[in-house]
Amino acid sequence: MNKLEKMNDEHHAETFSSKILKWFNQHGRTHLPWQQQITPYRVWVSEIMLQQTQVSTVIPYFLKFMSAFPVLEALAGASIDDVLFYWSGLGYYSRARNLHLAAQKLQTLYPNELPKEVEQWVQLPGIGLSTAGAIVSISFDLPAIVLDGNIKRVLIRHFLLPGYPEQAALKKQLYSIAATLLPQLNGRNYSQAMMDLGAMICTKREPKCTECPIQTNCQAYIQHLQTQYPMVKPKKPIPKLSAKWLILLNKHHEILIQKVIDLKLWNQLWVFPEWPADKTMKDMRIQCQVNTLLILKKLPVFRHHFTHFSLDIEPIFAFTEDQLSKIEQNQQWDSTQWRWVSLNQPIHLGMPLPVKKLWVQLVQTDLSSIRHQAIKEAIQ
DNA sequence: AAATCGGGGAA
DNA sequence: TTCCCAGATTT
Repeated sequence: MNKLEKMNDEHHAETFSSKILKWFNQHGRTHLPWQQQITPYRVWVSEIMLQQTQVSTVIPYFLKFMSAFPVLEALAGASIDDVLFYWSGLGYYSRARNLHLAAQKLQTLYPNELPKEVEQWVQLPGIGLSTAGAIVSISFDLPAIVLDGNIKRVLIRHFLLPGYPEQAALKKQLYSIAATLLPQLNGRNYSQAMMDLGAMICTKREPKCTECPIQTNCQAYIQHLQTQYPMVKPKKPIPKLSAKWLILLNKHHEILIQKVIDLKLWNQLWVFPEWPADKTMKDMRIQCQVNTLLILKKLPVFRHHFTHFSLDIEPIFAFTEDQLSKIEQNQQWDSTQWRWVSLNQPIHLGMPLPVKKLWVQLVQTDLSSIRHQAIKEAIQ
């Protein structure tokens, strides 16, 4: 840096953060739902929803969630079934369970006003360092470090940092760099600006470097390596699994659903009884605690994709002649785990998306005609 | 350090 | 199809 540049640097102070903030004032997003009526509660909920989930997906969920639980007290006082109902289809359901739990903790620990320290927020379930930084900076307009996927990409390219973003060493390096860049003022806009820059300009594919406010200092751009960074970790092939789902209809035109308990996937959500390949029909009958079980129709197999595996689902439509009372007399019966639900009235319970979709399909189907048809065929 | 958790949307 | 997105938690 020559003398003139140094003088210019000192007097006009075109720092990293000032360029970012200036860009944000002209191009940043300011009309997202959680950017209106900013409160720590609303910011917190939005940040949890936005973990691993794109903005456009989150918006309708955020609006409905806020209508149902407008303030912390409403969320803390709600049932987990109710919370999961509003989360249904959004995925990563542990986020909703942690959100609910954290709401209750917050109410106890901070009855008057929510905390302003990152250290206090990270102690709550579901809140890591980055999310805590986002909550504090955006809620209170304080300086706090956010390091989401977007910001990591901006910094990795800008400083041409080698390694995978998942690696602890790189993460540590990123926090250190982020701390030196963090301005003492405009914490809210700076956090938002960095995220917007990553989402709108410094995109994964085809970054719009010519529109970037920090283009001239970006090492990746200077060396034409912007598409090579961040480095991509090699991925493993995903396994394919299959399962059968039992859609059991009773005499009262109700369907049997089961609450998933103590499983890693879809814990506490309501699903159709699942039938693993190694189980017999008798096992299924026992599992569902019914004496009679008549298979009416096998519905077409459909595939559901997860990040780490795919699942082929074969829905089996069946009928039981058991009286409802008989089933409920069973000592094993637990109404918190099993429920007969009428197809006609919408259920206020959490269901994962493939269950939700199948449910909608069933509502539109004339089940009794299928039942009569199947019985007729059986007789012939 | 690696695995795990869901679903949407872009290309 | 494949990849990845405002990550955190468990193993």
